[in-house]
Amino acid sequence: MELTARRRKILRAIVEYYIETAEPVGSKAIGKLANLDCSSATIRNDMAALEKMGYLEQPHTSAGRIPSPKGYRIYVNELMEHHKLSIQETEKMNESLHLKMRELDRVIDQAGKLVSQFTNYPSFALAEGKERVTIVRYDLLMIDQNSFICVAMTNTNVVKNKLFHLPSDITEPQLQLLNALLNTSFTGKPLEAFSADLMETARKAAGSSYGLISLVVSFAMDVLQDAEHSSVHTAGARHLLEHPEYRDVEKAHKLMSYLAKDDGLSELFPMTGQDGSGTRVLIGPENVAEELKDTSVVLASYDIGEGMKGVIGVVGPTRMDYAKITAKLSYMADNLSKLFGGSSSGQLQSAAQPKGLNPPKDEEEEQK
Amino acid sequence: MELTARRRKILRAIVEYYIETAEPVGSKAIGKLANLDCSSATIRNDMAALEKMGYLEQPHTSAGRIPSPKGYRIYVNELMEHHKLSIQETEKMNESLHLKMRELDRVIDQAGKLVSQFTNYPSFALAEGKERVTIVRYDLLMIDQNSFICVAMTNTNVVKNKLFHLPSDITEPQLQLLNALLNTSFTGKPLEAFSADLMETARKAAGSSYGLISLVVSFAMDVLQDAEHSSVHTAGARHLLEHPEYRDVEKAHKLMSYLAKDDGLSELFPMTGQDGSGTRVLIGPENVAEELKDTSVVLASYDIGEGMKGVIGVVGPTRMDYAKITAKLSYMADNLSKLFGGSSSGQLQSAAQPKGLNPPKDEEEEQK
DNA sequence: CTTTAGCACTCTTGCCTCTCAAGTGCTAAA
DNA sequence: TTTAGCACTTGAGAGGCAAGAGTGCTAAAG
Repeated sequence: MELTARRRKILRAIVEYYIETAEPVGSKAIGKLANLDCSSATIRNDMAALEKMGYLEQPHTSAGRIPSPKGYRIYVNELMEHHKLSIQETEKMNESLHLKMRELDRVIDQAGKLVSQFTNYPSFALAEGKERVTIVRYDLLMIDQNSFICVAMTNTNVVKNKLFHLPSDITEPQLQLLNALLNTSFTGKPLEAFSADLMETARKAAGSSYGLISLVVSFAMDVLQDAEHSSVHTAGARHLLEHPEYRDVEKAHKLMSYLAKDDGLSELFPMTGQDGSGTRVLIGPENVAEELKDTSVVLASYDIGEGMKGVIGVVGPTRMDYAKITAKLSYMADNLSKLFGGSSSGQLQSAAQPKGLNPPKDEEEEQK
Repeated sequence: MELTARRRKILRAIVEYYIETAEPVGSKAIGKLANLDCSSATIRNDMAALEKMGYLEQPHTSAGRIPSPKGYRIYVNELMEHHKLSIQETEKMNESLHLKMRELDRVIDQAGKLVSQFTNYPSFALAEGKERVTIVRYDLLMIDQNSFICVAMTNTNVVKNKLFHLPSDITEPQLQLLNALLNTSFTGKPLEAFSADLMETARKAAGSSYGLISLVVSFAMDVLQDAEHSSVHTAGARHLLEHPEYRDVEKAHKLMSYLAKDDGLSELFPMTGQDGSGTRVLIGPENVAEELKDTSVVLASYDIGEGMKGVIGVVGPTRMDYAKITAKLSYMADNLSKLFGGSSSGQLQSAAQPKGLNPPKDEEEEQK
């Protein structure tokens, strides 16, 4: 009962045929597909063996065989020929990947949408920081007597701003005092350090504008919270309906609802494990979540730099074209890593990217 | 052949029963539901009359009747009792509506998600400006020798920023010159006015930092374009699957794909017509888009202020609980109008809102 | 003129049965 | 070890049948 070369060939043919057609495949069909010089009876024997070994399943007697999760696993690990993206494919992706605005959240969201569009599966995308985010700098800009803008920049080079309208008048010196105070007392501290004590001493130091400071600090806290909260973006759930395993509306709806929950998902893929930008495949029961036990997840991680990492992936039936999907995902992940400038340059910004600046860094601009 | 009081009562009962059960309703059932003191035969006669008048349809002989689009129309216009939201309902919505960050785009997106969640229908939300957006002010903040932040504020009080990294060093005086130049030459102008000529003269005036200016201006142009481009946010397409009219996967998928296209939609609802914050109902064939001919759209518009308006709505089968949906939508639209401070105060901002500031203006804070 | 009771008619739905085709497992021979 | 042959299993699909729901029509009653 061993995995001979012919059996591997048969298994691979079954997986690939089933991926393509979604229909159980019989012994006769295999003979032709895999260019095997043997009769269907021989193949039947091998198929029976493969089933005994756990690589194949029978939906019912007298239907053909379909791959089991274990069968998909060995296919992904050993039998699968890695797909090379065609020029057209990469060109298409690059075209869409050209993003004007590069605010972290929007880029991730957009990347997820693209992945979904190019794979025809629902996608998810998220980013997560390893370190605590802090604010490194504040600037207050006076607009008129009762409004000003606060600009805050984090250690991850994200810049946020907010316009304040006040009921009472303020003066330039007041703002400057406030600005100095913020930059001395409220920089380099993670969210937890924004204690009541700190606020109290700051309030005293602020003198006449003690009311203002709490406004600005609460903005700062929002910025920190927003930056740390890694939200999961999902897109393209509708693509599920294109696959025959989701003919059943109930089933499709359940999975879609699970994906829409958008908590949970973030815990599912601990970004531990291989730090490299490899792809990972989770087949059916390999998933922890009960809701995903009969679906597969393919994901790739990418490097954002500034102590942050991201994950992007797709969800679908176990019958997935793993070869193509992994190729597309890893291409997308690589491009995201490049887009964010790897860990070196900190290009991450909260608004537009200049067109044509820094030619040596902006490689992805040229691929367009 | 006229619409007697009893017939109206029957029609209303049919619509409401059908909305609830999604099943054709027969003459006997109506008798009980509508408290009519007459036999099923009488009702049958009236139903036949209502069908002849075009208010009802028969899926096939010997099934009950269902409302036609025309039937829904008269129901919405004349027969429907307007739904009052319960305290629990409003409380629930208010709870979720409490938004920390109030960047226009995010608020709209979030509002759409809430609407979908509270109505169980797919939702869409968009904002659109009446006037051209211009930038009223620039601020350049120096970070170090080769990076600075540009902050730009539009006439709609939206503030955007961007961090620039440069290959070469800059000095404070250079930045100040640039800043002044931007504020004199590139403010108050809509996107089209950013001509090559303008750039050329600005470049000359910029002297040594002529390279920088094009970077910043291209950022400004992105901001303007971004602000003018009214994107449609859709959410909760999966809810379609909860309704029996979308048992058919094909049908559901078609509509979902249409919604995901997210162009088209914006043109469908010309924000002309009633400017008030009323709700509108488009029933089946009343929709212009071919894809929506057998679905209904309910929408409400709200006022963003600063010359901008927004629309929020849901899409679903013609069998919709119009009473509840319109109530929920108009409540949401009202709250959005309030949130944005109506046309009076220009609270619209690109980041956090102070908690507890300006008590007289921030009414919605107290409803929480 | 309007309402009601009665009845024949229509049409869908669910269920049962039957047949067909596909594919298997097993056995015996090459 | 491979192959040919054959009996067996099973799901999918077609057809038929009965039940149930609802209608339209007619004739009588208010």
